[in-house]
Amino acid sequence: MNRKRIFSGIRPTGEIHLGNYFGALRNWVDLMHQYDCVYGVVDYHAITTPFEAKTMPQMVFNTMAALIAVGLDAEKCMMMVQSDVPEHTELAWILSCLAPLGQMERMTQFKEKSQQDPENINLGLLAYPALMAADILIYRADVVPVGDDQVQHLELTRDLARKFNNAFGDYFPEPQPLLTPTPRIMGLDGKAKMSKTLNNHISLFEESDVLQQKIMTAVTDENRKRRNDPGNPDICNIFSLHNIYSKNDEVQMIDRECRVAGIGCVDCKKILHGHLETSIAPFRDRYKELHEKPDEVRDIAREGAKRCLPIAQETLQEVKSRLGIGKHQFV
RNA sequence: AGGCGUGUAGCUCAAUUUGGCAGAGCAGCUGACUCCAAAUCAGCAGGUUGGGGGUUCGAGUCCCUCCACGCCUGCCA
Repeated sequence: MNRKRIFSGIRPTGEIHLGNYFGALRNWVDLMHQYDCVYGVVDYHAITTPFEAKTMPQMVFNTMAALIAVGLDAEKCMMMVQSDVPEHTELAWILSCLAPLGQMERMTQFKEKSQQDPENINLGLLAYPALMAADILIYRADVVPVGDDQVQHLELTRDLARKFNNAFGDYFPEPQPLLTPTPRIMGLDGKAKMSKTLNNHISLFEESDVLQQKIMTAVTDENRKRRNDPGNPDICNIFSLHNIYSKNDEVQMIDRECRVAGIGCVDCKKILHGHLETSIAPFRDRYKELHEKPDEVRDIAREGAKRCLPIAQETLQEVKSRLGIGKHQFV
């Protein structure tokens, strides 16, 4: 049986939080059973924005450890570090020569990041989507799981694949987006999406006491000022997490009781903390264990790269051949 | 490579005519009030003034040099 191939990547920036998990990693675990999956810790993407060389190895290690800790199995999928498979960047160069400047400049993520940090706009930031296209196409992936924010980048990938196929003969599959519904995880401040830079996140590997403290100080429904005031779960940060972590009947109970002031925010938060702790604990334990046995992580990354290399090399050789490039042209 | 400009707390910016105690707002942390949180109030902390050198009793401020970023003009491929 020939399974369809998936590629997906995660940037090694900071710690993995609940938003990352529900936005991507949880899907990755499910997809591993149905597809031939390649998952990358994309360090070359990480250097398009300011970074520190001295913390980079730890970032990459932590991210790889996180993938393993949440249940990705090296027997069932390939996990690798992007820079271990240099064919990614070589293909990225080729694809960037097919990418229209105007289209790259219209990428909303590029525009956003340029606006956020106008002093750090570099060519790599502009070329980022071309590298992402290379990540996908180097494995001739059929399917790419994407969130809303990556739809435009995947569209570019498809454009580039089509453009290549038209110019140099059919070769690349046009990767299909796999839009899996993901809950939008709000940050603890109740104002924006959970993110590390806003420091409103809960780590997927949070220590128990820190977890409790973060939940207890999280923003709730601002209008519920007193214990006897009725609350509105629809706009409550904590309730949105109950939707994910609590059983259906319990969610309904909390929804009902909050609205009539039958249950207080403290009780509500305690229940959530209990579920969250139970849910996170195995991830945290495994994550710690991997930090005590770093060789296990390194072996998996090494093995992943080893399995990815022949695929990537084959693609690149074929691509170069079609472009009329490469030393084999002379022999 | 040259010219011009910018660089001060996590962020936005102050700091009197070539010099005289580095400050404010926001963010952050702590406490009070709150079922928790928010809001409010009180408090705390936050700095190699991009780096190095020089002038001076004294440099964020003046001079030299290096670095980063921006704009402009070139040079080489």
